[in-house]
Amino acid sequence: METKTFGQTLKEIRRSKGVTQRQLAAAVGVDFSYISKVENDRMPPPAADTIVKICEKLGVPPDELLAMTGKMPTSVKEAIGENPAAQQFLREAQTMTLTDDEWGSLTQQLKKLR
Amino acid sequence: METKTFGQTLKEIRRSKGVTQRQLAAAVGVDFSYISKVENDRMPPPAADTIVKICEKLGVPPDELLAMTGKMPTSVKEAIGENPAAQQFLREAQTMTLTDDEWGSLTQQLKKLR
DNA sequence: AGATGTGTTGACATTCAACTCAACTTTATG
DNA sequence: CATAAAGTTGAGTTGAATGTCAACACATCT
Repeated sequence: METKTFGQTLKEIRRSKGVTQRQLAAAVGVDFSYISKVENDRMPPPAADTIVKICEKLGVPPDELLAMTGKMPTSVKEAIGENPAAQQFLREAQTMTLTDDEWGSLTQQLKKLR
Repeated sequence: METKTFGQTLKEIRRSKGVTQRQLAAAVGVDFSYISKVENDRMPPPAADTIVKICEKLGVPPDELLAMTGKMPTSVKEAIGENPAAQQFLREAQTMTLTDDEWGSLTQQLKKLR
């Protein structure tokens, strides 16, 4: 399974939306040359918060691009950082090295809570 | 509830174990003056991985000190970063702003898995 | 008092992520 | 072709995190 790079994926999405690098960069608040480099994988993916802004401008959910980077938005990191119970949960989860299915099962439990 | 600072807490633990700043610093691999500054809250708490090493030397679980900083060890961050299912879970959890009890309940579910 | 172990302080250093800026090249358009 | 819009490249910048180093002070032991 030849996985596409972050840059390739971003470039495809951007083009499919008919947005130029300069337009995207302006909306996000970065230099357009930076977008170019990211799209050609000359630089690592942007900060998570920048990815979120990019996806807002492009009108797509940020999940796919975020998942490719292994980064979490500031909002999520803060929510965890402020909550020892959440930290505890994560440390336990890490020592158990859960499978994808197990994470999925937990996400189900999550939805049952509300 | 007058919460103790990170520095105060560390200093107490270290003294209770009869370890000097220099001994601790040497075991952890930092300069002893850095320990001093952290203990007196002249500097922010160390990196999560350094906190873990400190706790290893002092023979205490890192949970309390880590919880005070809102930081996660590299091992945990990596485990999450490499697992889109885990990321998905966390983004969902964040939008729900779970209570401590709810996190606790999830930690229970976690243990049921094995 | 002198030496030795311990702790404190101020200034400075290092590393890295996440970019910016200026110059250039390529592509599309009239 | 001429012009402009779009994209690429190399070098440099900025800020935050995480410390180091040298100098000094204090306490204790002999």
